[in-house]
Amino acid sequence: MADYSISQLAKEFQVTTRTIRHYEDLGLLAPARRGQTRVYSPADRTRLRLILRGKRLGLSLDDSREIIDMYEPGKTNVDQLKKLIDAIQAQRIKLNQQLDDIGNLLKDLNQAEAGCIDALKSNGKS
Amino acid sequence: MADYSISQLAKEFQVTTRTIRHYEDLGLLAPARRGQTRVYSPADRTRLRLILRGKRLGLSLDDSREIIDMYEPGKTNVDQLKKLIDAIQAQRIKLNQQLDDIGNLLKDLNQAEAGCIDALKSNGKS
DNA sequence: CCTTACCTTTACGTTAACGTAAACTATTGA
DNA sequence: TCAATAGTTTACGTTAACGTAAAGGTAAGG
Repeated sequence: MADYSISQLAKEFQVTTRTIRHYEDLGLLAPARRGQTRVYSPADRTRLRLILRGKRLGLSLDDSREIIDMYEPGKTNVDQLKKLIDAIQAQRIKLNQQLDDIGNLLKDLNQAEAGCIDALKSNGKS
Repeated sequence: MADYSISQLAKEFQVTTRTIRHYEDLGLLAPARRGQTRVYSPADRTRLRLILRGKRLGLSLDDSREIIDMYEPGKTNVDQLKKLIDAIQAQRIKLNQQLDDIGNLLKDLNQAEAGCIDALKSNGKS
């Protein structure tokens, strides 16, 4: 029901099939097989989406795997849960730092753009 | 007046001197010299801050150089200015995408954390 | 004078995240 | 039947961003 081939996913997410297989090599994906051919479920597709989102945020693939694994229900050991909460905290700190950085960068870009536009206007009047 | 040595900057920004020299190799920094020794001005220090901020946002060093160069007043050619405005637009789009991603990731992390805490509570009651 | 602490350049090494090529299999439409 | 299309594994190549080691210059303190 609504499965995907590797090239379908590659096309949808604008990556190469090599990239998707690479994520599997690193243990981030584990699609089913029909014979030798990979078959991706909607859940696999979601994992890929999360991986790529992590990439856009500058996370390593290992980081992404850790985070994605947090969403799964295989973690019942108490110590592991505590460790996960710590990891989540750490991630949040890093992300809030990124939010700050982006805010500042956007401000800088606005200023730079304003400067450019002013320069263009003055130049146009000459 | 208020200049810095390479190791002072390295300590302040928690990077190695090798890293700072590397940025110079790539043309992101151009400190003065006293004899053979590098001397960093406050402006150089600011550039380094901007480079590292870019890094936290996942920009390549080349990207950072382009952005940082936008802030400088050496760009008077009209075509260059228009090109810069376009580059700023592109950056803004990418950054807004990152903002979106971070918002979603934070939401996910909150959920995952809540799940962990609940699991810990149930576990504690047993 | 000698060690310690910084500074320098040069250059090879390393890791992550794929790219790319080779060689092969399976399905499908003309 | 045969060529094109999409899949597979294996394995070496590549780029960015430094790490690390070698070999040496310089200034201060004991």
